[in-house]
Parts: sequence; structure tokens; C-alpha cells
Amino acid sequence: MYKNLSDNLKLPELEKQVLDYWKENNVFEESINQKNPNKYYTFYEGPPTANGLPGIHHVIARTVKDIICRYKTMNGFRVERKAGWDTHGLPVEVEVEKSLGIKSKSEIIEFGAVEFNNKCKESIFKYLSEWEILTERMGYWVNLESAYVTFHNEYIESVWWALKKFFDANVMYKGFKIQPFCPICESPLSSHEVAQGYVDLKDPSIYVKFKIKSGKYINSDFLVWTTTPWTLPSNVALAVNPKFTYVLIKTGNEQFILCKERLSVIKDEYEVIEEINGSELEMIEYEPLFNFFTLEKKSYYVTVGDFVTLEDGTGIVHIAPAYGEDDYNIGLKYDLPVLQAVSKNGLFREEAKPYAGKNFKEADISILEDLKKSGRLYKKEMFTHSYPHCWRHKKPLMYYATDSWFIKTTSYKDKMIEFNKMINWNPEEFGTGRFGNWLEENKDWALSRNRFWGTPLPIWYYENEDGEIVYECIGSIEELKKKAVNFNEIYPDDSSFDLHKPYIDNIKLLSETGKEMTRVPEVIDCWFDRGAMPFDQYHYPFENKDYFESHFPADFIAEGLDQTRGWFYSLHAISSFIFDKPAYKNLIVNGLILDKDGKKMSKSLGNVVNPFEMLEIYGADILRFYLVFSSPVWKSKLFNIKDLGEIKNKFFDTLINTYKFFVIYSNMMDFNYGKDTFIDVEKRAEIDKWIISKLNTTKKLFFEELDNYDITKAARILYDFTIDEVSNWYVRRNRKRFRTPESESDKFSSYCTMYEVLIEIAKMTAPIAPFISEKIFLNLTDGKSSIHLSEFTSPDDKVISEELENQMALAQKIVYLVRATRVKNNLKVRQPLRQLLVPVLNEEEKLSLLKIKDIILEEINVKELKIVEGDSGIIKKKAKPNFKSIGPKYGKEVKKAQALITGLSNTEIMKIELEGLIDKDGFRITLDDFEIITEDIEGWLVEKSENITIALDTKLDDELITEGIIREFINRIQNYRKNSNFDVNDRITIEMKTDTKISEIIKNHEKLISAEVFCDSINELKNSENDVYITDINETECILKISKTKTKGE
RNA sequence: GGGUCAGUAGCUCAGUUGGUUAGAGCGCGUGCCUUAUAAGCACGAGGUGGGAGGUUCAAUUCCUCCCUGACCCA
Repeated sequence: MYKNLSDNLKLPELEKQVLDYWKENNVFEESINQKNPNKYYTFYEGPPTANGLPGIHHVIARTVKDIICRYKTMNGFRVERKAGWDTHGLPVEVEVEKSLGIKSKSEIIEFGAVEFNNKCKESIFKYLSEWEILTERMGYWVNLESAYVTFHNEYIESVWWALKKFFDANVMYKGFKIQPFCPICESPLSSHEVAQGYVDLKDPSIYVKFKIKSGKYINSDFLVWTTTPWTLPSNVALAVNPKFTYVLIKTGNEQFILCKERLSVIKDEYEVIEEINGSELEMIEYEPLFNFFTLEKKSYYVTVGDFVTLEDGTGIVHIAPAYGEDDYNIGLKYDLPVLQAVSKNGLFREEAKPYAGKNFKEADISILEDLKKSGRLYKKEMFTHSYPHCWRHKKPLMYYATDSWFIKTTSYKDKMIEFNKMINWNPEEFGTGRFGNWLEENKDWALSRNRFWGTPLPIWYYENEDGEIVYECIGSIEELKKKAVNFNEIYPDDSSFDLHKPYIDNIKLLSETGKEMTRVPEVIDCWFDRGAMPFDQYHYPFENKDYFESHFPADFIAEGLDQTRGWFYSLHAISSFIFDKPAYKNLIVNGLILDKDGKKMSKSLGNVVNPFEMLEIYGADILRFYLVFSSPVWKSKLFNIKDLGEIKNKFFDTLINTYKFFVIYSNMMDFNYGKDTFIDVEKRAEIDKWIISKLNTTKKLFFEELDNYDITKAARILYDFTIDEVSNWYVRRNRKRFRTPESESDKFSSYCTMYEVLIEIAKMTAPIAPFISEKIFLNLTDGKSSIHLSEFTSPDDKVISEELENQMALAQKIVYLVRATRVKNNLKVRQPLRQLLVPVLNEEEKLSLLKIKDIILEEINVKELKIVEGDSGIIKKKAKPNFKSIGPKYGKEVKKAQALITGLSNTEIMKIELEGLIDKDGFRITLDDFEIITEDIEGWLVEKSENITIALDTKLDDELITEGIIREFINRIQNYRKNSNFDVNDRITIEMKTDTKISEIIKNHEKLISAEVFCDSINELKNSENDVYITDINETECILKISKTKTKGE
């Protein structure tokens, strides 16, 4: 006996039962432990941050990961899956700042670094339980208990080890660079952080007049363009391109110098007075716009540089070395002072009096107004551009000169590019295109952060006799203990040992030369923590040396495409340098999830999909299936709840009902799959062999796609097979056989086949929809193991028969054609017809057709299939040109050849068939040049599609009509039974009232009808009672009263 | 401004060495089938294959330019 699924099955409920089953039986652990430790498949989990709620986009990434891991497990691999949590970095600090109402760095110091970091530690796992619930509920198998956590001392120690590798190899350096800087964080941001925060901004774009102080052009102004008015108080120079031609013009009563190519910016009429080479302008002095600072170095003159372009502006740019990379570099070249009117917190300094205390961006407008008042503003425009913002604070960044530690990734860029070619990217273009470009344009990794909550940069320093700063990098806790002078003072016992700030800041080291060393104040970019996870998660090299080395690189990782510059890069950058190979071999990138209209999900738009809600309504199976099935995973997905319902109706309901169908009848037949009932595939019925062949072909394709990491294609193959081949053809075709098998062996043949098909479908479904597949598997087996502990069997080539599959495809095509003919001629399928004619062109076709004859006839309710052979004379043959053959042959003449071939007569075609070719109108037509199709059969109702033609005999005689009526009658009774919810086994009695012709026919065939509908007696309806069922048969009214037979004792 | 991807029916998506009727599902209309199925089938409506050029006997497919959207970079 097989257990059935309940009629009002609720998938989310079923899933919860399965979850309990897994837990009780440790199925996940078992699925790993039972495998051979030497046959492993390595997966790395990218650590999420648990201080925010998980969203639907986390579900897709986790679904992708889980599918591949489960698939590999079912292929016999040991797939260990260690979870991880990302705990460091600004996101955490920002959350804490919010909760404390802190807005700047100085407030943190006031609050106390110890307390602040404690708060961070507390906040990290604010939503841990939500994450764990989601993980478990969606069926994502990952080992949460052994999760690595980036703030643990061991984790930090491994990061230090890695940092020291960079330091010792001299690829870590302290530099002074213009960096994107968040004034609220008061910290520079790495380029991959900047990448996350571009926002469209409307900014002023202004043309400013700089008055020339002396020399030939004394009464003229330089016309200068800028989009950052707030940098003007820090201006110390101008720059022109020495290669451009500049002009002195007169417009109104003013004279300007600007680039000749940029004259279009002049709004009024003008007259060119003189052309000047850019290089001639060098060193011309001008009057400063503001006088806030007294400068010691020479300033306020024209410099030259190639970075000045013709794209916008006037060809003259203003230079503020503190706030731009080009500016800074030219400042170095000319030894310009670095003026900083705006300080690190984004506010104007005291000295810049009218603007003192103002935010840099907000000061733009006042500066504009002041320039206008002093007559220095030529014109003002507003323009929209995308400007980098802090990805957490959502506030504009400043470009700001700060000192910072870097990893010189540019020094091994070529290696990274080379290693990238070894990685199997899915989709491929992301690797070659997006990631590849990123590597090509690689910049040094800005590693340090002037923050609190992060892995401390393990660098200590002292000043030597020559006044030089000497740095030393610490690579392990042991080294720290050894070199520290006050270790026990700072960390009196084990419980106080914490490598974070501010404790670590108090540790002093003793240098080899006997000097006391102090730690630098910075922490590191938390992307480094994440990118170090391959070895860090095992506390390598301090522990698990062998294990790590054999489990590196990863066979597989997967994340969203937003990780291209994030995790994918940091893994690659660290691994390329330290281990001299890529960190992962295969990866799947998934796209963003947008709402159903293609808009980004955001709280403000209220279009955010809550994953917990989806899991509650539809369940994990449907959600998972939808996410990978509906569109390729790497594409942006337009999430439409409606489509989840479709997945349920189509795939899951079909699968479940196919299963239920099998269970109902196998229990009725007392069938149990096993030795006693097993029949070799070779001995099974043709249609059973067919579905087994199809099954194996499907498995082959399915495995191919998944081995190729194409989950979507695999899911679609499974979907089509289950619905089209199994449910809509195999099961539907065989319902009668299941109910009333011809023989014992026929019964076993069909039931064995069905059982095997169901098990195999369940197995293929298992990685994608792990719950329902588990339930079906458990019900069909002894119920003690798990589908996830089972393994795939390879497709069996011996049972695949292309011939058989083609034959069935032919049968299906013929059936569709006959149905179409019936519809067009208003002939219901219930009305039997005499015969069907199918022309064949050769012996092979004829044999195929004979094999599938019965299937066709039964399906379309026709008595006889007549095969008409090609040479019988009644078929009209037609030639259809084969362009692949005639195209290259005739080139421009192809149209003529086409006409010629289409016009070939029946006899001409037969001649080519016999002789192989024909010469006509200068063309030599051979058999390859066309396909023969049968166009028409004289005197018949013909239907054709592609190269199949059928003809249907639609004449009805008394016998056929009688049979039709009987079928109609049976149909009415069955409909009634179904609509009245009679049990399949209920026996009934029928009373009826209709015209004499129909009555007679029914009476005469009472036995046959009764057997079909489980009826005990058919009598005439005497009284017209109320609860009768009025219907019609072939437009004749028929009144029926159908009741359950009363059994004795009732 | 640059890069990657995408643009095919109202919606979601298929479609490869370039080959002549561009498909499916959902939705819509009509009819049909069926006691496993909220399923299925047939017919119909719905397409200038984003636009413009080019290569070719032949372009949804290859090339160029442009437009739109998403993501990324500057």
C-alpha cells in the first residue's frame, strides 16, 4: 500500500512536516556524513550581514546555492556547507549610530569606543533568528552551527596572517591619495563601496570669471567652468591644456580668455581678438576669488596639464589640490599649497568666514550668490549627473586628500586577469565583460578605514633617529604576545582578550631596536574580511591546514551580480596574491529582483516582497521553483506573485495528481513495486518502453544542463517532461490500462513503469523543490530514508530508443491533426468514425505507422487506419524546396529554382525519385533539393501540417451513430456521477425518459453501458419527479434520474 | 561619456553553423475532451521581431549607427 496525499493538500503544511522529519532524522548531516570524504565538492558561502532583515533577493541566491549543492550531493559528492556571518564594517556602525542618535565620528569618541564597539557586537545578530528561520524554512541546507563569524579573534588572526603576507611582500603601502570620502563616516570609501552609491544629483554648473592680475592680458578674465562651487574657496591655481588653442574675445564691454573649441558657451555676440597657444598661458597670475587664507607658497597662476579636456566647460579648470585627483597631482608638480577650506567632517572651517560651519554641498548656493554680487559669475546652469553617495548614509561624498593604507593590487593585475580566465562564469559575459573590465581598470585597494568596528590593521610604528617612521606588521596572536610589552596588563585574563579597538590600541610593542611601538589607528575594509573567508573560516594556517588545502579553491560559489566588485573581487584579489590561483572554479551570478513592473523594490514604493509571506502562502518549493524557472537566474527578475500560482497549477498540481493517480490505482490493484512484480523493460508494452526511453533522454538533458550550471534550462526540461510527456500523454493514454489491465504481466508492465517514472521525476525535482519530492519519495519507498540521501542513477542508453520516440511524436502529430479536422467539421470525438487515411512515402514510414496504429485509433475514436502508399496513385505529391541545398547552388537564381521546384508535377517528382535527378529549364534538380510532401488525396477531407497529411472518412452509418449515442449516454452518466461526488466504486440505478430511438439503443446495450458506469439497472422513468437530471443527446432531450443503489441492510 | 546585458504577441519567456508559415505558457473569444488533475486539446484574435542602414540569393540570427531599460564604471 502506498500512502496517498490528502485531497486538500496544503504545501506549506506539508513542508513543515518534512522539515520536522529532516530534523528528527538528521537528514542534512547524514547527507554529508554518509559520503566518502575523498570525493568532495567544495562550496563557499558568502557571508550575509545579520543586522538587517533578509529579503526576497536573498532567497534567490540561496536557492541557487542549495540547488547545486543538493544536486552534487545526489551525484555522490560530499558537499560540506559552512555558513558564515559578516559582522564588521560600516553597516554595523551605522545601525548603532542610528539607534544611539549619533551623527558624527566625534560623537562616537565622546560616547566611548569601548561602549560603542560593545553596542556593535550586540547589534550584529539583531535579526539572526529571522535569518535562521528563513534559511531553514526555505530549505536551504547550510551548517549554521559551525558558521564562521568575522569578528571572532580566530578569524581576525587569520586576516592578520594574510595582511602580513601582503605587508612582507611590500605590496602594502601607506599613501596620500584623493579618495572618495564620506564626511559623516569621516572615512574614505573603497571603490567597490563607492560603486554601490551613485545617485542622480542636480548640481549647479557655473562659469566663473578669474581676473588677470598682470601682464599682457591684464584687463581680461579667464573664464572657468566648475560643477563644484564649494571647492572655489580652496582654489590655488588654474589649469589649461598646453595643446589647445585659446582665444581672447571681446563680448559687451568684457574680455575673456577661453578655449577656441568651447566658444559655444558664450551667450552673447563676441569678437575674437587674438588666438593664444595653451602653453603660452602658463604662469599668468590672477586675483584670488576669496582671501580667507594667507598662503606661504606661490599660488594663483595658470598651470598646464593634459587632463584638461574639451568635453565640457571652457577648457580652463580651477585647481583645488585637496579635492580632486588631477588637482592633487598637478599640485605636486607645481608645488602648490593644499588648501582645505572644508574639513573632514564636510563642514567649512572657521577661516572661511561667511561659510564657516556649513556643509560643503549646502554652501554651493551661498557661494554662487556671493560670486554674483562680486560680479565674478558669468553664467549659471543646473545639470543632472550621477554622483557618488555614501552607500549607508545616502549623502554625497567629497573627494578628499587623506592618508590611507593600500594594497598594491595593480602590481599583480595581470595575474588576476590570467586567473580570471580559469573561472567558469555563469553567465559567461559577466566574467569576460563586467569582471574582466573591472580587472583591466584595476586600482590599488584602499584598505584602511578610520573607523572603530572592524578588523584592526595590525601595524605598529615608531620613529627612528632619522625621524623616519618605521612600520611593523603583526601576523598572529603569538607574535603579538611575544612582542607586546604590556599584553597582560591590557588582557589580564582569557575572557578579556579582544583584538578589537580600543583594547588593541593600547598594546605597545618593542621593536628590534628597542623602541616602543604604537599601533596605527585604522581598521580595515570589511570586504577584506569577506574575501579572506576561504582560509579564514578554518582559522588557517593556525588550524585545519590539510583540510583547507584540499578544499581550496571552491568548486562553486553563487551570489547576486552586485557582488561582482564586492565579494567576487575581494576573493579573487586576495587569493590571486596569496595562493597564486583563483579562489573559485565555477560561479553563478543571479540578477536583481524587481517588482512586477520592473521597478526596484524599495520600502518607499511599498513594492517589497516579503519572503516570509511567500513561504507562508505558497511554500518554499513553489517559490524556489519559480525563482529559477521563470527566467534565467542571471537576468533581472520581475517578481509577479500571480506567476507563483501558475507554477503551482501547472507543475506541482500535475506532479501531485500524477502521483495520486498512481497511488489510487496501485492500491486498488494491490500493486507493490518489487521483485515479484518487476518486469524487464524489454518485455514491457511499447508505450511503457516509450516513456522509459523519454525518461532517460530527459535525465540526460537534465544532468547536462545542471552540470553546466544552467539551472533554468534544467528546470524547464523537467517541467515539460512531467506535464507533457508523463501526465498529458502517458498517463492519459493509459488510464484504461491502469484500471482494467489486459493481463497480469500488462499490469506489472504499466505499474512498474509508472513507479519508476515517478521516482525519477521526484529525484530530479529534489534539488529544486526538496519538500514535495521528499514526501513522494518517502511514500513510494519504505519511508525510512530520504530522497536527499539517495543518489541519481545514470541515464541508461540501452533503453533509449530514438526510433520509438520519433514514432510516438508522429502519433501525437497525427492525433492533433485528426482532432483539428474533427473540430472543423463539427464531429465530436465521442462520435466514432469509420476510417483514417495516412499516406506514406516509403516502407519505413509504413512500419512506424503500423506500430502506433492502435494508439492513434483509440485516441481519436476511429475504427480503421488505412495506410496509403506513395505509388498508389491517389496521392498528389508536392515538392517543397530545400533552401539549404539550393541556396548555395543557385545563388541569385534561387527564386527561379524555387518556382521550378514548387511547380514540379506529380509525375516529375516520381521521376526524380526513380532516377535521382531531373533537368528542367537549365536547372538540374536532385533529390536533396527538395522535400516531398503529400498535398492532397482526391475525394477526402484532408488536413496537413509540416510533412504529414491525413484524410478522414466522415461518413456516418447506423452502427457508428448507435455507438456514438452509447458514448454520449455514458458520458452523461459519468459527468453526473462526478458532479454529484459519487465514489468511483458506488453502484447506481438509472431511470430515464427520452425518445424511442435512443431508448431502444440504450436498452439494447444495457450490459455494456452498465459495466462502464457501475450501474445495476436501467429502467424507464415513470413519474416526473423533482430531482431529475435533464440533458440532451444529439439534440434530443433526455431526462435522467440517477441514484445510488441501496445495498441490503441500508 | 564608457562597459555588460536586455528589447520577439497584452504579460512571462523559447528560438544557432543565416534557409522562406517566428513558437509556448498566462490572459481573451469559441468549441471540445475527461470520474487523477484548479489540468488537457483544437480553432480564433493578437507580431512592421525596438528603429535605421549594411552584408547576403536569403537576416529575429552577422555588421554599423541610433533609441529604450537594467546594472556597473567615470
